[in-house]
Amino acid sequence: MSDAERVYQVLASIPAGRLCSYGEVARLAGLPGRARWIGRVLGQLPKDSTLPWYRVINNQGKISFPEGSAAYRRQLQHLIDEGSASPQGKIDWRQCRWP
DNA sequence: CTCCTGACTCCAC
DNA sequence: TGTGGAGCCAGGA
Repeated sequence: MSDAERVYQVLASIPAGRLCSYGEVARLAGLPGRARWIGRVLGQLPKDSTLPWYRVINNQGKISFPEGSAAYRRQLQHLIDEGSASPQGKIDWRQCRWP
C-alpha cells in the first residue's frame, strides 16, 4: 500500500462532523512530520473525489486558504453543511481532536 | 545536482 | 495573543 493510499484511508475514516489537522492526518497515516505533503496530496485530489478533504484544516483550527478565496468558501460551505462551522467562518476546532 | 515553493508545525521571543 | 524563523520533505524548474 502506498503512502498516498494510506492517506486516503485516513481521510475516508474521518467521521462526518469531525475535523482533523494536516499533521494529524499525517501521523494517522504513519507519516509523522509530513503535514505539508498531506496538503499537496489533497491539492492533487480529483475535483470529483468523494473523499472528505474539507474535514482537514490546519493546526490553528483554520482553513488553509486565503480568507475569501473561492477555495476557502467552498471548504467553509462543506463545513457549514456538516455543522462544523458557522456561516461567519467560525470553525468549531474543538472537533479537531480525533483518535 | 541545486534552488525554490508550499492546503504545515513548533518553539522562541 | 502575535510574529518570526527554523524544520520539514516531496516536486518541479
